[in-house]
Amino acid sequence: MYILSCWIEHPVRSLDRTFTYLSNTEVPRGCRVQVVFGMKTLTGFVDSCIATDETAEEIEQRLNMKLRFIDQAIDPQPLITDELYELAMRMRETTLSTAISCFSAMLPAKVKPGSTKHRIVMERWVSVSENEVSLTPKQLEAYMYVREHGSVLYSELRKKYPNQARSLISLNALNLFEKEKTGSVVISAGTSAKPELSALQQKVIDEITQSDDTVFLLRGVTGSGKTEIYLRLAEKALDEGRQVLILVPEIALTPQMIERVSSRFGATLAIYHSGLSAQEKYEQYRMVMNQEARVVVGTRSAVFLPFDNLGLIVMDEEHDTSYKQDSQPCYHCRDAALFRAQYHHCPLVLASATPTLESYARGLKNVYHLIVMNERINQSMPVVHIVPMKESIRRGESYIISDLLKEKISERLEKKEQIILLLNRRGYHARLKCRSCQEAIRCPHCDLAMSWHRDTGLLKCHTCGHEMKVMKVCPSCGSTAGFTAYGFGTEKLEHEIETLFPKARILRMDADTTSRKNSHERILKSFASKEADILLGTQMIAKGLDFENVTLVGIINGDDGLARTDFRSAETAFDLLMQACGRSGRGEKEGEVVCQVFNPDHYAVRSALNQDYETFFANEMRFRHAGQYPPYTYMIAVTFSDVKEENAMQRALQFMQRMKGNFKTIGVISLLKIHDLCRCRVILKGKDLDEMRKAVREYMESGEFSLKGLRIDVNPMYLD
DNA sequence: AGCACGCCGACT
DNA sequence: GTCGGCGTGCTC
Repeated sequence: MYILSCWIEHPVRSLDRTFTYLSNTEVPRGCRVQVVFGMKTLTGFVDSCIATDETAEEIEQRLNMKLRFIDQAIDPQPLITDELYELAMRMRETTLSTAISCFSAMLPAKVKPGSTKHRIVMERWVSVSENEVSLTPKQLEAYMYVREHGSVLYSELRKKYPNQARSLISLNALNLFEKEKTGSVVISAGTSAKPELSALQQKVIDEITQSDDTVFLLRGVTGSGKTEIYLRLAEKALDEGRQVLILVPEIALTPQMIERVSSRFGATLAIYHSGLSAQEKYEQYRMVMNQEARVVVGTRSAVFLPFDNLGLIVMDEEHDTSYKQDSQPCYHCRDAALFRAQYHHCPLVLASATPTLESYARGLKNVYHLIVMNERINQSMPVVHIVPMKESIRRGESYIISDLLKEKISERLEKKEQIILLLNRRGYHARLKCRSCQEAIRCPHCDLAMSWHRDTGLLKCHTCGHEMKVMKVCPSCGSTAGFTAYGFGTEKLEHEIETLFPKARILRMDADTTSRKNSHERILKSFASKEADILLGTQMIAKGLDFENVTLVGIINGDDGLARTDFRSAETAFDLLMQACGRSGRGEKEGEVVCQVFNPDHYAVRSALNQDYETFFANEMRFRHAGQYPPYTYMIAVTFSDVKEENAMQRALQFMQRMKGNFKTIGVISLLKIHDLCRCRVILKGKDLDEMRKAVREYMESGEFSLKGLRIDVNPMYLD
């Protein structure tokens, strides 16, 4: 008899502990089991399994409780390896989330607990049997075909030998068996050649390979050849028989990265990102588990794939906020990568042109091994022109496209060179205001202004996705005076460009044009093969793209991000501007950037235009120090949500009263309503993160408070 | 979170 | 005398 302690599939915080069950067979840690819990049948994860000679009655008497037997063990092998189990427990502690949510985050949907809708897809295969049977000549041909190939998909055999396949099975000449489906993901083979290394690249590679350090922070300007460094380091790890993980922010946006990796490591490559279907993800997961994939390029969740011998982890665009998950568990991919690198004793390379202040500060303090690459590989940096919009509008120029940008665009169009235009806002009009009361039309479920989209002719809420027609009567004052439009997005920009340059071929790329599967890739491919002159879109076109024929980048409302009230707003605005500037002039031709801003004197704008990270870092660190923001302190954001504002507020106040320690509590702040939920937030801020975590955990475990609608975000990315 | 148990008001 | 309201409390 075995005593199992299991984590039960239940999203509720108050049930985040193990429950004891009995089993007649041994079930190792990390396996899933099916158990009856209360009234329901649920999935559990085994935490420990202890053999005993006692009878069930003796155990129940000793523990003074009634125990149940598990229904069955689901996995023969642990689904969560020892390493991942340890990581899950660590994540549970550091992100203050439930164990079961950590396990769930680690698994593809098909094997997540509670996902009954996903079934593992099986395929039928045939192989030759040992039985001796007499066959017709045509049957023999089919039989030999299977023997030659070892095993063949049954559907393929049916297609090739439609009249023989079935009879060979019934004659028992062939065996029919089922296997999990594979091969859904086809990675197109890359054709990029292996370039010569520059002296600087070689130096960086030597520095990393010859060092005993684990974490490297590689700050390299855009176009300094970081990708080639990853590939060479990966080659080395593979030669040593180890695996490689390359993390990227949004892989669907970087088919160029996949192309380069696949031309080097084609057959052993797996990719893992949100654009894959559940089946595709599961197949890639199995490939890693079975050691068929040795190199993985993937987004955040790829950091949990079941590697057993990692030789290198690369985190490209280390500063990107998509590495932080914004639903529970709010983990940061970097922390998980750090854990795995330490576990496997392999290097972790964090790379970015604009590292987060947290990481760069660690680099300067030698917590991370800092390496700087300050020169582009082939060419000089682009020439940057700045257009102060307040003045150009006063001169009577367009508030969308200044005369300078207009002139530069037609210049490049004439030369048959390509142009990227960046505007970090979707839709046509940003908001519609009532002519009578000046109120903007708001989403009925959220507190936010709705954008008007020309594609659909509807108002859309960018937070919850709610769509509706423009009403005749103002919802706040009842007037029928109609509405005036304010602000503009990519749709309007597209319209404007069409009017100004009727002959130009334009591609628009934003969340509205890329909702369909693989549409990212299609748009980017089309632009790369010069089927369009102008690519315009939101920030998704600013990241990591490499088009050698692009010689002009126009940034419209480049400092929009500064209008946010968040402590990180200068950093994100700076990152976006730096990235966008890096898109220009990556080939032989010299590049130019035109940047339209309202605050040309802000240090984030100025340093981005000079491509000067150090100056930005120094200024921003001064600001963070003055406000005691990260990296000088740590924060935990605790949000209570409820349909009733006063309930959320009362719980938040109660929470705040309980928080005592060597840290500050800020709040209670009432946040904007989203999805019909009112949210009230308290922020803990202090130097000792563990002490703050402990205080929150004590609150949760006291059992005095309801924990529903409670969201905890340790080291939050956004506060607005 | 469910879903039972449980203790009070409005009905056939 | 019963049906059912949803307020607490438990789930190995």
